[in-house]
Amino acid sequence: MRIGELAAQVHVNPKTIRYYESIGLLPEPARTAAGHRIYGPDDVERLAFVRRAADLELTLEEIAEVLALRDEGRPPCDYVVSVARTRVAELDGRIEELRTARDELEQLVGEGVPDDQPADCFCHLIETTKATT
Amino acid sequence: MRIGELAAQVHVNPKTIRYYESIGLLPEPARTAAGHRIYGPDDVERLAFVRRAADLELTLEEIAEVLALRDEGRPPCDYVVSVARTRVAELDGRIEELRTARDELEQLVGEGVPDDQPADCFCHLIETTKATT
DNA sequence: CTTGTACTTCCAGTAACTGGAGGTCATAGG
DNA sequence: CCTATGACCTCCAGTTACTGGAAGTACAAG
Repeated sequence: MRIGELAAQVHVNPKTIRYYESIGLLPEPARTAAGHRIYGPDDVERLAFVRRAADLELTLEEIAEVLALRDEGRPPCDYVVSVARTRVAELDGRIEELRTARDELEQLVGEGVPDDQPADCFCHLIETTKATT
Repeated sequence: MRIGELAAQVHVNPKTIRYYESIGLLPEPARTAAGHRIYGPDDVERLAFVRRAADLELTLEEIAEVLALRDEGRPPCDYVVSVARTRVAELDGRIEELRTARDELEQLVGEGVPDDQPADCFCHLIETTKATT
């Protein structure tokens, strides 16, 4: 198959596939005489794995490391577990930040725009949210 | 005060202050004879506002718009409310993504590394998480 | 033969900074 | 007076994970 079909099967932009290749995540595929990339079922697997791992918020660098380990025949599971551990902690922090921001924004929307907006404030709505600090 | 003190007061990197200036978020400050930037209390206010808004997950472009409205003497509250509305929806989506990833990663950590890691898998841990798709 | 689509490469831009190089200024100590 | 920090200056480049566009080639249908 060519890049368009691979892209369609894994629901990925063809540009993204070339990008993944450029950073070494995907191997350089064979080419047709005209220079078009050709892929096989293994490439679908590999790309789908990359996407699953990316959905789990692994960075492309981490995914590259996982693939490199596997390509050497070494199971990457120890590495994956260690990454997962730190990522869970990071995500907990980030989720908390987003939740806080989300709730404050919602409250701010709920209040609506006051009838008397002081012209000299940055913004009544945000200024009264100083609690964030 | 000079940039270092402003930075310290608002808990911001001096580099960030110069960056904000470069994109027009902060006005060009007065300079000493030697070319060092000098700031006053208003600058502390403005920078603190920027940080509060950034903590609320407004983009710097949106914050710039808020400040531009205010600088024209027009209350930015209508704009802020409209941004807040869309941001809440976006954050809900992003938080859900992160929560899903976080839970799957934690589950994966809890399982630990199996004794018999098949050498031909990308990674048992991630492969069994296909449910994400 | 033309039209349209998919493919190719390469360059540039995104968001919000941060790091480093290389140089200047201010001040305190010896 | 000399020097050694430290804070400041500017400019360039890199980060992450793509995406858009330009300019050109390939291929299939009509």
